[in-house]
Amino acid sequence: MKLTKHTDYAFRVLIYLAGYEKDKLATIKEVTAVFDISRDHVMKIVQKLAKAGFVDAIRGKFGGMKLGSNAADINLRDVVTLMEVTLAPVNCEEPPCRIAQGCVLQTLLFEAQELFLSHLGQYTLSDLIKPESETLYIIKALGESFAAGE
Amino acid sequence: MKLTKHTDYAFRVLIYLAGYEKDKLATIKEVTAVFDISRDHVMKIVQKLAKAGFVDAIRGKFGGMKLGSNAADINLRDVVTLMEVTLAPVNCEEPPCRIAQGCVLQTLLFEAQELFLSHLGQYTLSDLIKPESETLYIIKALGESFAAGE
DNA sequence: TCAAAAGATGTATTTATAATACCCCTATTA
DNA sequence: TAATAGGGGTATTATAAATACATCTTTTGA
Ligand code: SF4
Ligand code: SF4
Repeated sequence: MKLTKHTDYAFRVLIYLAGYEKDKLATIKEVTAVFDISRDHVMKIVQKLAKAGFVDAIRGKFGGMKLGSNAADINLRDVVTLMEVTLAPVNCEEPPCRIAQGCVLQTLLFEAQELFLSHLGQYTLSDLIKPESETLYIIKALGESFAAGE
Repeated sequence: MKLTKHTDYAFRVLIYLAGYEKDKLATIKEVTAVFDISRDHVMKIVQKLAKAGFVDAIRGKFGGMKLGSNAADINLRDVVTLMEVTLAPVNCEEPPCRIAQGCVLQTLLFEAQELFLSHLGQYTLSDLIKPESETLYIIKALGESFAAGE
């Protein structure tokens, strides 16, 4: 009953990018350094985010990445849906459940899951990174100390 | 993002017991046969349920088990809470997240989780096994065919 | 034109944890 | 006292997540 690290790593990356000035590019190297996650790992996550359009990845020298759309248009539910492999709270088929037919529990679990997701669906990336928020402040500091450390 | 099989197996056992006449005992063997789960596995789950008081396990010849209280008093949220090892939707400490301080996402995820759990908290075992329900009918049939097959 | 910087991608390995199995114990009662 | 039924520790296996490795292509400026 928890999200995978991939999902949360995706959020970390997105939050970081959301803290950037629009159109300024961050590199994989930077995200890797700032969050202390391996390059390969970050790559996988960024690629998934890029394919879904949440980030724009620009190849080549002086390439990098930025948000694929406005932070206000990146819905948190969509990010979870993209990153999580399994969203069903229970698998009634394997092994097959003898009481699956008409099982009320099944209905309740899916309702509960929907409440979880729809709560996230009420927010976007921009809600995580409001001006004057602590997170925004921290991100800017992390970015600066990376730039300085180069 | 899903419950463990243990949790659902616990529900299967509880639902089965709830379908029994009050004070009639079911055996591990019966549950094992009906749901096609190994004895050892069922044992582990029943023991956990017994320790929490959700079922009464009676040892010795002609022993068995029954619900530890009225079906209407067994809250679904409590069952999930008991069986799930990890309920936190995200672990911000391992590996430590650099933006954990003041992270809004963290708050939102825990709120979402609470919505999930509190939805289940509105129901009890008796809601899963209403008179004339399909589930109750199926359970009785399973019990009878087990009794006949002995 | 080619070297450096940056992302792309497929595959393999490792690790964590859930799931299952094994073994022997204790309690109860005809 | 034998048969039946649950108790509980430990070991193994399976599955999926997490991570690592290797090798690519793209872009650009010296
Ligand atoms: S008890 Fe209900 S929810 Fe659980 S596996 Fe069976 S059908 Fe699905
Ligand atoms: S981004 Fe927020 S929710 Fe995710 S690990 Fe960091 S603090 Fe926790």
